[in-house]
Amino acid sequence: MTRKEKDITTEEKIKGAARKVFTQKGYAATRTRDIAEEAGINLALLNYYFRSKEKLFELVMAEKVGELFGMLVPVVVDHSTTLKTKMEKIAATYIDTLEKNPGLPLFVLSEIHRRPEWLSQRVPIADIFKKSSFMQQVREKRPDIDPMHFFMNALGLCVFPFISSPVFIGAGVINRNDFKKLLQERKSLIPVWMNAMLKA
Amino acid sequence: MTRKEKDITTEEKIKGAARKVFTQKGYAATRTRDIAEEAGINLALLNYYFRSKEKLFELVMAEKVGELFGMLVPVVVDHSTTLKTKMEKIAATYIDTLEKNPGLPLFVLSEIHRRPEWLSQRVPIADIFKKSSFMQQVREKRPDIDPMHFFMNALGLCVFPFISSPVFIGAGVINRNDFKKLLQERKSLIPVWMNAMLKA
DNA sequence: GTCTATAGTAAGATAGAC
DNA sequence: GTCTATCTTACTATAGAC
Repeated sequence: MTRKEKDITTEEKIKGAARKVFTQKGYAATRTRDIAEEAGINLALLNYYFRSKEKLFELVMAEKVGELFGMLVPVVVDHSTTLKTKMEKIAATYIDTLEKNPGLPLFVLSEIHRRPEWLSQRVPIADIFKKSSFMQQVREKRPDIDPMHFFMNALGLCVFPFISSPVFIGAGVINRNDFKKLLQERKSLIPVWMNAMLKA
Repeated sequence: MTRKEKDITTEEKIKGAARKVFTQKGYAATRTRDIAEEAGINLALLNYYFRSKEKLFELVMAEKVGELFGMLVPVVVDHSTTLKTKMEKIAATYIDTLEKNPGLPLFVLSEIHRRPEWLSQRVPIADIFKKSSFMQQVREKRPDIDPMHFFMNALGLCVFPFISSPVFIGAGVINRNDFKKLLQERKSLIPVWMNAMLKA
C-alpha cells in the first residue's frame, strides 16, 4: 500500500467515490452500492459515515455548485480589472477547470433542474452578480441592452461545449482530438468574440 | 367526456404521459407508475402496449432527438439562403420551439451523456452538418477558424439560456418574466452577434 | 470502524379475471 | 383492452458480530 492510499481516510475515500459516481450518473441513477464498490469499502460503511444517500449527495452537490460558480465570483466583482481582462480570465479559468472535470456543468445543471428550490435555499448569491463590476462595465458600454444577455453569452460560450460534446462526438460531427483543440482555441477566441458582440 | 379526449387512443395517452414525465425527470428518476398515473390508466396497460420502460423510453428519446435537431437540418443545408438568413431562422425557430418545451435540450443532452453510444447507433447525420451550406459559407468568410466554433456558438447562444434558466432563476439572478423578455430579444440579437463574431 | 446478513420497501413486469 | 393482485428483483438502510 502506497503512502498516498494509506493517508486517505475512509470518509474521504467514500466522498471521493461519491463525487465520481454522482457526477457521472446523476442522483437517481446512482446506487449506493456503486459508490461503496468504487470506494473499495462495504455498503454499510457508507451509511455509518453519512447516514443516507441523500445526505452524501447533499455534500457533493454543495461542493460541485461551489466549483462551478465559485471561480466566477472573484473575477466578476474585481473593480480593478477591465472588462476585457475579465473575459480573458473567465474563458481561461472555465476551460482549464472544466477540461479536468467535463461532466461538472451538466451534472449541476441537471440536478438543479430536478430540484429548482435547491439553490434559492442555500446560495444567496444573486446580488453579488447583479451588482458586480462585470455588470456595471457592460451597462456602461451597452446601456441599451440588458447586461444579463452578455453574462449568459460569456458563460454559454465557455460552458456549452462541455455540455454538448457527447452529442457532437456521438453524432460523429467532431472527434475527441479536434474537440480538445477547439477548447484551447476558445480560450483566446471567446474574449475576442465577446468584445465584438459588445460593439455590435 | 369531450370529443378531444375520446379521440385519443390509450396508446397515445401513455405516450403523451411518457413524453411529459421522461423529459421532466429523466429516465432514471422516472417510475413507470408515474407515467401510468399521469396517463390516467393502470400500470399494467403500460406494459401491455409497450412491453417495458426501456422500450417506451426509446420511443420518446428518438422523438425528442428529432425535435431538437430536426429543425436544424433544413435550415443549414439550404443553398439558396445567406448565412445571415440562416442565423435568423435558427434563432427564431429554436427560441420559439424551445419556449414551448423548455426542458427538451437538458433532457436530450443529459440522456445522451449517460448513453454516449445512443446517437452513433441510429442517427447518421454527421456528414449532413459537416458538408452543409452553413459550414461552407462560414468557411468562406473565415477560412482561418474552424467553422465548428461558429456552429457551436450559434447553437449555444440559442440553447444555453434554456439549459441554465433554472440556475439563474433559482439563484434569483433573474425572474421568470425578465427571462421571457430576454428570450424574445435574443431572436433578433443572436443573428447580429453571430455576424459580429464572424467579423472579429 | 468494518464487516455479513437481513429487514423493509419500492420498482418493473406479469398472471389472470372480467 | 383494462383492471386488481402479485411475483421478483433490486435498492436503501440497519442490526449485530467482530
